[in-house]
Amino acid sequence: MTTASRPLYAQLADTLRAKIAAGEYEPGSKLPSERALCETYSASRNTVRLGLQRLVAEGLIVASQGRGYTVRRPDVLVYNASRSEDHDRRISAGVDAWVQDIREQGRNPSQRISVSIERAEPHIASRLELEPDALVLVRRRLRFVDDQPWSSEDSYYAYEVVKGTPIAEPGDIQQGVIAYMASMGYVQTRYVDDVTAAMPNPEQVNELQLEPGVPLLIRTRTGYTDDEKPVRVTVTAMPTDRNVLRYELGGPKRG
Amino acid sequence: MTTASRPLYAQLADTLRAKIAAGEYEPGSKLPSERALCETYSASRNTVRLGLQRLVAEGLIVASQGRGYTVRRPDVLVYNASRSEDHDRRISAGVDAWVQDIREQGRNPSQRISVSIERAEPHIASRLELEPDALVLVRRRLRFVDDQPWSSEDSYYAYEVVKGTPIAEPGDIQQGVIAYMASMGYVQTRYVDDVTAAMPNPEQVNELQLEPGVPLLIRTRTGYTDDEKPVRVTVTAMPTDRNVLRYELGGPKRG
DNA sequence: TGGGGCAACTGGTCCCAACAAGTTGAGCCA
DNA sequence: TGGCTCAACTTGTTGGGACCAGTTGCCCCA
Repeated sequence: MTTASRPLYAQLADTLRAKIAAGEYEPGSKLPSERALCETYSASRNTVRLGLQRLVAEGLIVASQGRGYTVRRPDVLVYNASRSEDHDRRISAGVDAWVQDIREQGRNPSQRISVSIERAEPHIASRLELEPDALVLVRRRLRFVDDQPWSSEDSYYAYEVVKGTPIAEPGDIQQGVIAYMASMGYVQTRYVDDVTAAMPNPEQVNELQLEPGVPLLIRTRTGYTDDEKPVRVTVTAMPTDRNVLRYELGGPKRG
Repeated sequence: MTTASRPLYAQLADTLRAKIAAGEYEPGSKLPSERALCETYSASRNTVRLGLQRLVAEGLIVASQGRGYTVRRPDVLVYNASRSEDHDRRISAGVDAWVQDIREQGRNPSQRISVSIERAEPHIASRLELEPDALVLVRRRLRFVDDQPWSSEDSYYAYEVVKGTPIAEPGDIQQGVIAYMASMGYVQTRYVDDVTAAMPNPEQVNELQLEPGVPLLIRTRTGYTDDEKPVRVTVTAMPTDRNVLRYELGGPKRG
């Protein structure tokens, strides 16, 4: 038996994971309490907690003080990244492309926008091709679906370019930002998306109301003009228990 | 002080996280041992371990039995998803697009391929528009960079379509698979990528030699013919401590 | 009958102790 | 000097125990 050498807490995690996969514990249903598992598996509460915490870290179950452990119920919405900069679509809808995306899925989107001026962090500065610590205008966007925090999106512009314009004011002018930049000679024609994921830090946990074990999908979009000047950097953080990022490539529409 | 109400182990994690962010502990350097931290912060070893495990779960540090805790050193390669199906590029190189991508970054790529016939899991079957439990041919690909496991890529085809063809044989025929499918009337012209992330299960930890706290970036690519028939589903699992997924959109080259 | 309070659950935090197992380097022996 | 052993570190696992802090529902009282 390979299980003989495997730690007790890992065996417990394996057992429970298998039962969840087999449907023995359905999404939304409760697991036995820690103390009950102690008796069942003849283990100390310390060991049982280690096993359960492993499943929590995998995102399979959620713990709630006073109520117990429940199997996570998935609720995922699609964010279509390849058409979010589609000019015609944005104009016709009159709203943010993300708002449109969520409405099409029958949900109620909303967002809270704040604007600030900051010194650029290194990875932002290098993408915008600015000197380190150059001033950038940041439009922070916290997005909600049915009044639940869903994702965040922060856009960075070189402050030298946008100061004194409507872009530097709070408010939902997303439908016009790209057009406005274009009117000032900054026409974005090409985008590069870098996608990665990371476990959230405490700030992000608080802002997005994250449960333990949920990774953040992070997309960093850099927009360029025809002559390869970076115009904007957008960092989107999407909890993966509620978001899928979609790209549609090729096909007759694009040639 | 807000710290007064925050648990001890969380305060310890916050303190160490701040020191790492400030560069006080550089990548590759060692943290004080658990027992040393016990004395410094007047906490029990259990509490200290809780704090350290939190940082491990965030992917900031790695633990090694007998050696201590070290600050993780990043080593990330770019996988360009938007040009990996580029026909001309693949033909000219004579190799897998991923192999080409990695070589361009000055590293040594290799892969191990195995082929099997399985019953389709629900999410694969629905994407290929097959009945549940229909037979699919699976080409499993484990990818290495400098002989270290780097990512995995599993491609699924309807068995009815590919049985008896070279595709059903082990070996690296990636440069010809799409062309071969095309010659049989399955011309892929459109792709849909769904990107998400998840914490790995023990199998994936073992296969990809993952350290705790590293999320998997998961891309599910479905390829369609001109008349919207799905041809292939590819699931790529990329540890985020070694991979970034890149999409290049718009621009003069495409549209 | 309505409402409040309390008892009995739940997980969360923290302490102590002991031994297993991996790593490293000093020092001894051939 | 070369190689091996072993002691002294390190983290990993597991067992206790105690008390705090949410949640829920029963039951009693007004």
